[in-house]
Amino acid sequence: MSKDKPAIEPLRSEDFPEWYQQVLTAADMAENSEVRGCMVVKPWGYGLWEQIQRHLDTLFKETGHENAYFPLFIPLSYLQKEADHVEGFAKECAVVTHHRLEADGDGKLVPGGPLTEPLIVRPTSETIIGAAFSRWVESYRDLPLLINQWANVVRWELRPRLFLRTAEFLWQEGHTAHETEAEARAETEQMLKVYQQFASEYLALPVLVGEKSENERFPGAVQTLCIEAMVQDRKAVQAGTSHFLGQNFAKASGIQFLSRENKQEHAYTTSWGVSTRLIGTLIMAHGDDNGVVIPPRVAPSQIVIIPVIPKEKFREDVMNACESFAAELKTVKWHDDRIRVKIDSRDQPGGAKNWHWIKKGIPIRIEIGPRDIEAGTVFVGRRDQSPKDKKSFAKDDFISEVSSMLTDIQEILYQRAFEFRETHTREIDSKEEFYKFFTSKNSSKPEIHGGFALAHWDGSSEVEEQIKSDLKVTIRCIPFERSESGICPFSGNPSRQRVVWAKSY
RNA sequence: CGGGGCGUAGCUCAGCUUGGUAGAGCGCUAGCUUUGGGAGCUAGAUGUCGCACGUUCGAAUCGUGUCGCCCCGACCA
Repeated sequence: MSKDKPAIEPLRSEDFPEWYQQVLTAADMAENSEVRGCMVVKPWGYGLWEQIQRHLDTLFKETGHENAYFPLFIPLSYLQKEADHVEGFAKECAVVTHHRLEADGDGKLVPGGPLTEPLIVRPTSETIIGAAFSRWVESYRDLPLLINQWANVVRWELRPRLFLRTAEFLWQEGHTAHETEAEARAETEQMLKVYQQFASEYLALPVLVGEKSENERFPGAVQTLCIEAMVQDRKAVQAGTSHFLGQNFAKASGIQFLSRENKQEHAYTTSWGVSTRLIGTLIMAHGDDNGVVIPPRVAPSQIVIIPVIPKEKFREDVMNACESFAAELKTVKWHDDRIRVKIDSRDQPGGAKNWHWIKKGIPIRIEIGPRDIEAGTVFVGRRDQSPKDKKSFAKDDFISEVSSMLTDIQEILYQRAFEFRETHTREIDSKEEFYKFFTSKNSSKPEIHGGFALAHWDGSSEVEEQIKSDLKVTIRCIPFERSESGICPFSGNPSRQRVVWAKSY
């Protein structure tokens, strides 16, 4: 086997979707289940989710939210209360119509006991949480109500993809109710900022922030804000959304309160969420031809120690040295957390273990063998560098440098993703150039092309829909940071600002 | 729901045209040798050939039906 052979076949540049599948398999993060569209999340993938959960949960609590839990099943009638909401979700709902199984004549089980009202499995919880809020809110003194739930939801997707779009997925959904429109809008913006901060500081993902166009808005929302990331095939991923729902859901669910003026009023509500899609985004943004690359702040383990045992007689000494070095590393703190260290004591050749952890994307690998013990050194490989770029450190030097090394890796990953996005973002002022930008040279097997186009737009859905049907390109967001005004290259009408166009997942 | 493709070992697949009783590589298990860049040798285990019916002395192979999966569209966090 050649020394420079990458671990993943095919390369990203050859077949990005297939590369993504192979990376997930190689990193042992998740697999498709026997139920179409559903995934089994394996420990390394779930460990990443746990880190995401833990940090986000802290950020939610710091901004005053509390966790609660609401039912998986929603009465069908609830979904019908908000007209746009039904239309948005009706086509992808799992419906429960019976409550038991009965044996038929052939010994097969068939559904029995039809329900008087069918239940849907939540695709999102606005309606059922709204019903709870309507009971909880009576006075302006009960507001604001700031609730989050960690849950699974089901959207019966026709084209699933591990982590990016699965029929069942894990997420958090924040739901809040407020006395005034201004307060609810401030909440919507605040949570978007939390997502932006989380994406950049923890996931090392630069994201664009802005507003969705009406076409792309959450069904039932007045305003949808979003964070959008670019991944390495230059497509956009909507990585998180925060919605200002106005009084739409309050009216649908009857969330009313007596105001300071002693009047019955409807509350203003918000909802906001991120999902296991963040994992898919992270993999597609940072992964390379050797597999997953996990930013240290969310890595389930940040360091793996690989014992090198050339002869059986060394085993005990090497294992002891690994244990004691691991213990020492675990006393080091980074970002208020103990460093997460794992020893790979499996009975396998060192080279195989090295590649195993490279594919999983662990930030730092440390080899310790008899020569290191004698010299008081450790042999260190970083996931942001080439697999063969390994360096020897005196043990104590490594201990004192490990924090800054983790910081360095975190920052380099962010910087690479940022530069990638910048390289593939372009201001475009003519229709012709725009169409060229988003058209691949080889239509039967499209090469990686396009990116983010910053172009003027007259604000009409006609233009949006034309471009969507021509190119499968949509407006990903209308940035908060406004550009100069100009002319829409598609209609010739005036445009208030440039918007971000891209193909998306 | 439209268009294309595929169901054979845990995985990737060959065998099917021309019917004769099940194969390869990888993985797995054991032993020995190995281990600082993805180990080698030897010996093993693993299958209702998606399912049903039919043709036949005989079906993975031929026919009919059926179920499932994948890809491309429409829908979408």
